[in-house]
Parts: sequence; structure tokens; C-alpha cells
Amino acid sequence: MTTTLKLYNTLTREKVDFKPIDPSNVRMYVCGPTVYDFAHIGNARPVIVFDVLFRLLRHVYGENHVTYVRNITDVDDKINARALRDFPDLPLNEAIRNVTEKTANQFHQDVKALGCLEPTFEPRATEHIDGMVRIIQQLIDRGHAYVATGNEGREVLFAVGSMKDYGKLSGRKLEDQQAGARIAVEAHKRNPGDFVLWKESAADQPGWPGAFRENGAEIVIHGRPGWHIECSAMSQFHLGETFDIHGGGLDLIFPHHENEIAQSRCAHGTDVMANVWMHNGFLQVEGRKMSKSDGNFFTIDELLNTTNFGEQKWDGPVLRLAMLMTHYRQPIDFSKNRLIEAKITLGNWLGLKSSRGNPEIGEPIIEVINALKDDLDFSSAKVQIERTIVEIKRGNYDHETGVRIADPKKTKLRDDLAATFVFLGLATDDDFPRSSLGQMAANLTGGASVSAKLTARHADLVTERLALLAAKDFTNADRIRNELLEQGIQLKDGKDPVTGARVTTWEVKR
RNA sequence: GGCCUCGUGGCGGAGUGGUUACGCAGAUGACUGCAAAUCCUAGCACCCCGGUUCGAUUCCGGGCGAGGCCUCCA
Repeated sequence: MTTTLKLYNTLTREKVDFKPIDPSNVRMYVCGPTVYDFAHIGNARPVIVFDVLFRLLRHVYGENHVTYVRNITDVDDKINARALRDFPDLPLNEAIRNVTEKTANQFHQDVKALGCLEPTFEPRATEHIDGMVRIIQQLIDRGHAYVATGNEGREVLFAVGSMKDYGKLSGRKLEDQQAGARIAVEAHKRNPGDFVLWKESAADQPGWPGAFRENGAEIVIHGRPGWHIECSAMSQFHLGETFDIHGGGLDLIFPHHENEIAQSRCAHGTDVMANVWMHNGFLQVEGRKMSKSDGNFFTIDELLNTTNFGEQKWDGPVLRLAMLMTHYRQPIDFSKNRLIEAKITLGNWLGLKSSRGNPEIGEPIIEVINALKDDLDFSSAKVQIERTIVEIKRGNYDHETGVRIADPKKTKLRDDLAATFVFLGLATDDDFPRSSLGQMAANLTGGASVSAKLTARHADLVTERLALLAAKDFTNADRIRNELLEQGIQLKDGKDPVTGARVTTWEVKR
């Protein structure tokens, strides 16, 4: 039983059945980071959300039938500023490369820890300058762009008035824009909404030769691209003039995505740039958007590797689950409470699967897949996971004999559950059969075999404790229990269902 | 000012024209030498005001509140 993939399309403000242009090559573009500084956890949301979508698309259409492009913006005035600040003695281009390389590497490290697959292509803006110049020229040729001189030199501007339905994505009308009088209108623009495609660079700014023709005249502007043009160029290069899905954060709807659409459609003469536009909601801190300019942010790196937030370090999968617990279009209030809940939930989930599941031979639970197909409804997917867990837990023992029942159906469920966690990026194959987060299902009765994470020394202590308990020496027995607890090992006493003897198991304290 | 989104228990989060999922936390009981774990039980909410209706949390209208975009931003 399969269901249709449905996605909410910002363009039409409704959920629609997803129909790829070419099922053998489903194409998705997501706006990536501008690499001038550590990425914060808010930046991680779209990466995680669209990673889940990427995984889902691969599941539906086949691993080799999805092309996912996420760019890296390495041309930006903030990067220049950072380069001048951090490497004042180096030549500009070298200084910039230092900043972007370092930041890009950090970003890759961060999102890998968050369980994200690598996109199919990860183009950099600096590698696509030619494509941008080409698109700009097409826009000039078709009467959608013009050269003008602004305060900081010559610019090529996009003429928003030349496009009939400019503003469709964001639901803005040019008239409204003009009415809401903002800052002083820049005189060289034909319309206040006109935006920069290419701008002249000063000596201390990176630049490329931009050769344009307008009205038969050659114009060479040593300059750099505007913010929006890079995505138009890179998406065209890897995905073509029209593709399936374009994603990014809510705040990119206007002006970034609106302007991308304007550039691409007007340059190519097409009616559509991407069929489905998807936007994720924001992380909030105390009711406010988390943002670099407000300074109310935590970087992914510091959440993973320091105790700056919530007095503890947070595992990548915990952060990932904390992000997915709320529907991707809703705002998230980023709090310690949320992370703790994610940690407990994940511990319960992985703890259970660790007892048997094998993701290699399991398959992602169909109900979970179907839930995700409904516009990435992770909440419903979560319910399906919980349901499976209840199913697995129920009646593990024969009540007559107390013997554990080996139910092949449950073994299958465990395998499927394990495969589901791997599918969702919440675990890797390496987490099986044991996870540092989960219960180590090791029975330690009478010095029986011990799990890998428990040393022989630990096992001896457990055995010793059992002996002390037999002698009713609770003081020393508890001392051992506390000692192990301090090392993060929580002991749990149970009863053997047949003999009634004390059986001690343990789990990693959470 | 314009455009957009959203308001369910302590938190996360479903859902429905009539008996309000579920998860986490908290409370009670069982078990235990005591804990932990597990299981039982109970409690706790539908922003406000109108309207439609036999009946609205759910539909309609209004209000209030929150957030986002309009300037770099995931």
C-alpha cells in the first residue's frame, strides 16, 4: 500500500501531490550557507529538514534517481570583511580562501554529526561566475536588466517592472512596496524594487571581469555578483531551467527566492523555475528569531562539543530529533527542555532496537514512510515508531514458564525499526547492535558474558555486589552501585522469571 | 502601514460538530532491603467575545495575543 507524496507549496499556499518532471531524475535545490562563520543551530534546520526529504525522495524514486544540490556561497561582503579582519597581511584572494575553506570544512563536520547525507552536488558561487554573467547578459538582451551608476560604482540592475507577475511567491505587489515608503529611493534605480545583479568592485574587494553588451555597446565592469544571481546560475547548471523542488528558510521567500525566480524565468523565458517551493520555519529563543545579528544563537559546534547550552554536551542525533519533533513549517522554541525530551526519547528508541535489530536486513517501517509522505509529517511518523515499540514490548515472556519467547515477527519488527532509525538519520549502522545512548542488554547474572562497553572490572564489581547482597551487606552493595553510577553505569535489578533469582542489568545513565 | 503564519494541559504534539490521541515530565499504587527499571491508576488544556446549531475546541465573524518578511539573515 503506497501513498502519494504530498508537499506544501509556498507558491500556491496549498499541499499538492508531488509529480516529478522526470521520475528517473528528481531534482531539488536548497540554499546553502554563506561561509564566513560557524553555522548556528538555526542554520541546521533546513539542512536537516531537506535531508529528510532527500532521503524520502531516494526511498520513493530510487537512490540514483534524485539530484540534490545545495550550494555554498563564497562570494559575499561579509566574507570580505572577515577576511580583512582575520588575515590582514595576506593578499585578498588568499585571505578569502582561508576564511571560506575553514568555514566550509567546519560546516561539513557539523552537518555530518547531525546525520545529514552529502548532497549530490555542492557547487560554490566562485565556480559559476561565468554562468552568472551569461544569465545577466540574457536579461539585458531580453529587456529585463540595465546598467546604471550607483553610489559605489556601476551596477547591472534587474528591472522588476519588466516582469508581469513579479512578487507572486511572496504575495507582494509592486504598488504596495512603493506605497510603504522606506528609506530614500536610490535615484539610479528605475523602480525602488530593482535589485543588483552585478556591482563594480573597489580595489579591496574581490572582483571578476564582467563583460556585458547593452544597446550594442561593450561594457566591462570589474565587479562581483549580487546575492541572488548565484542560485539562478548554479541551479541551472546542475538541474536545468526548470526543476522540481526549491527549498530554504522562510526568510528567503522575499527577496531572495522572489528574485531568483525573476532572474531565471526572465532569462530563460520560462513560466516556472521550480514547481514546488518549500520553506522551513525558524528557531526562536525566548520568543525571538535566532539570528546572528541579534546574537541570541548557539553554534552547532558548541552544542556538540561544549557545555555552553544546558550545562551539557548534546549528541548529533539528539539535536536532529529535537529539530524534527516539530513540523518543519512551524516555529521551534529552542530550549534545554526540548533537548532533554529528545535525548530521553532517542534513548528509549535506540535502547530498544539495540537488543536485536539489524538494519541491514530490515526495511523502514511503511507507516513511517507514509507519514513522512504527508508533507514530512514527522509527528505522525513518531507515533508509528512508538506503536511499533509497544508491539515489540508486548508479551515478551510466556507467563506460564517465564521463558522469553522468540517471536520471528518481532525479530522482523526490530530489524525494521533499526532500519527506520538508520533511514531517518538518527542512527548509523555502527550503532548496531549497541548504542552508547541505549540500554546495553547485558545480563550479568553470576558473571555471565558482558557487553563490550562494560569492562571486566565492572563485571567483577557487579558480581561482587550480588555476593554482598546475598550476605545482606547492603551498605557495601550500595557503595558499589554508586561507584558504577558515577562512571555512568546505572544498575537495574530484576527477577529471573523462572527461578526468582536477582538478575542485574545495566544501562548507560542518561 | 502592506503581506504572511500561528494560538490545544508544565513541555512536545495529534485530532474531532457531541465520550478531548499519544509521548515526556510530575503524582499515586505494585514490585524492591533501598534505589533504578517496569507495570497499574489518577490528575491536568482546546486565547476571548459573538453567530450558526439540539450541541463547537472543531464551522463563520470580530477581537486579543505571538511570530516572520518588507534591510544581510536558514
